[in-house]
Amino acid sequence: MAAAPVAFVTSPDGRAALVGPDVSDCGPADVVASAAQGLDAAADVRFVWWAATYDAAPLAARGVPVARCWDVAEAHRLLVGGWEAGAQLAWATAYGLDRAGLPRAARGDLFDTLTPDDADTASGVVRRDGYLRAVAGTASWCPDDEELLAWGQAALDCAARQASALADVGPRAISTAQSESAAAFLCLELARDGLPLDRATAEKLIGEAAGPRPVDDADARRIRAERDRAVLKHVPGREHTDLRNPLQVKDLLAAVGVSVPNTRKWVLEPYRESHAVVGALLDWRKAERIATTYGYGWLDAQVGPDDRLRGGWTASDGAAGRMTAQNGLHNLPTDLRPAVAAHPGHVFVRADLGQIEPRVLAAVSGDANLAAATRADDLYAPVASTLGVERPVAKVAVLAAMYGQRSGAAGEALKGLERAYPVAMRYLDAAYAAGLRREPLRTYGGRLVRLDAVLTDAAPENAAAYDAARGRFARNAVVQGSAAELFKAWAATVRATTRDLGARIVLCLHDELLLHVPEPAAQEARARLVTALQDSARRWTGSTQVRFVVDASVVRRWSEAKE
DNA sequence: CGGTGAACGTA
DNA sequence: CGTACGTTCACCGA
Repeated sequence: MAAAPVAFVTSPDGRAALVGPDVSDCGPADVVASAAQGLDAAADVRFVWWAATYDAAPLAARGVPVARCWDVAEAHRLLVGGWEAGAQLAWATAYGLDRAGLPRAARGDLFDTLTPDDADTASGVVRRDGYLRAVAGTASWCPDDEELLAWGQAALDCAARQASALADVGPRAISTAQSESAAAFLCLELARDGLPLDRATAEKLIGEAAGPRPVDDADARRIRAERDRAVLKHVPGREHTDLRNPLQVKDLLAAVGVSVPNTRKWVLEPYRESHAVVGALLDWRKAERIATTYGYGWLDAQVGPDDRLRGGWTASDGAAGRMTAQNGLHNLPTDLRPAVAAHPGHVFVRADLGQIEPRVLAAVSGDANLAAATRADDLYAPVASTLGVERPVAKVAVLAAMYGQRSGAAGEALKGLERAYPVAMRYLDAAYAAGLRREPLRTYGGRLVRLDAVLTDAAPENAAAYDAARGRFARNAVVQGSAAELFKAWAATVRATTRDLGARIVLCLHDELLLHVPEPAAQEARARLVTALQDSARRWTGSTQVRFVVDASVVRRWSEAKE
């Protein structure tokens, strides 16, 4: 950490502490946040906190740009995998303490007298047995100034230990921890700023799918019954079928001669012509989805009076450490995307990474042949030519290799991949094998992917299927997880390099970024976003052998065709 | 009332 | 559908 680490931590009673080489400050959160803001602007510092969600909220609220940070929780998740990353656990891990001995929070009952004294501390927050006090950082903690300052010092100590451990993990792990930390702070900004929406268009699109806005509950029931009737009119005598009950739907379909194992869309799709009820049901499902999940209730609850859609964001949820978002931000139906529109005076810069996963595979596996293929705008073109097959066949084969597809006719092309890209294929095979053996893996950036706690409870007759599923999971995780790290490194760079233009990232979608930009700055923001990808990719891979491509365009609506 | 599976939206 | 996630619904068992 070249920049000087400075802790910024908060307490549940609205105070904060700033602790560093030249600062030791404690007081009301807004006052200390103001001091932190000055430090962020004037000095080369890296803020350290236990977790952005808790500690950095005052900084996000007042719009402090936070150039550099270290998020102990994110670094911990990177180091040991999984989601659990409380301060006590991160500290114990960093200091090599047995997690079985973690102090439990006082429960206010007889058990409290049986546990070591939580208040017996060497400093204000570290116990004599080396663990952090269990109460520290919890909602019921009321630290005095000395304790809050010690809490900040503990975060600094913990971060230093983590950095040392990550340095042993691999050459990119510290840099990954830094960009994951930046992503965690970005999550606060995303939650704060929201996604700009055009409410009138949203109302119109919802109306087209779900009908007019109900005036009361009776009206809502009437509209709902009307929607059901469009399906049930095709099956006289079965008008009382509950379309929301899959078993009843299955029975209904069987009665009209459509026998299916389940009623999923891709199972029913081939039967569209068999009976009119099938098509009606599939159309009903689509409308019902919008009516229930992305309807008026959603609009009223999740879109603020400032016409922005807000939800919670996490920086590294899930097995492979992808970002996640709530309230529909990550799964808004494409039909509704015209409603995502830049606000007056602004435009969107929309950018998505092209073919990111096979390009990431080339980087993480170190396959020189596949790296050569990444120099093409369309990676599948040189692969197809090398394999002597049509492009669609090459694409299916590459995806099959990465994800372990079992169906389909990729067989012959897969053998070609083995010959043409042996290094990449061996890398994937090794991940698959580790999955079978339940052995942990690390992504390219160093995130631990644990396989000892996933798909373990198979009955003996299902053991082989579970093993194979775990193998596919592992093979996918090293590619998807590494791609997520590159994406976050890119997003962190874009955030930093376009801020002075007034640009704000308003959506992250795995391989796609949406920037809300003052109109005059649009082209400059677009150019910087492209540069940011080349810079992050070069830093990430340590070379220019693997090329990453981005399609970036200036649009008014998210749905607009790329220019 | 909480947990589970079906279903389906996105990448 | 290959993997991943979030949300809603009906059902199940307490």
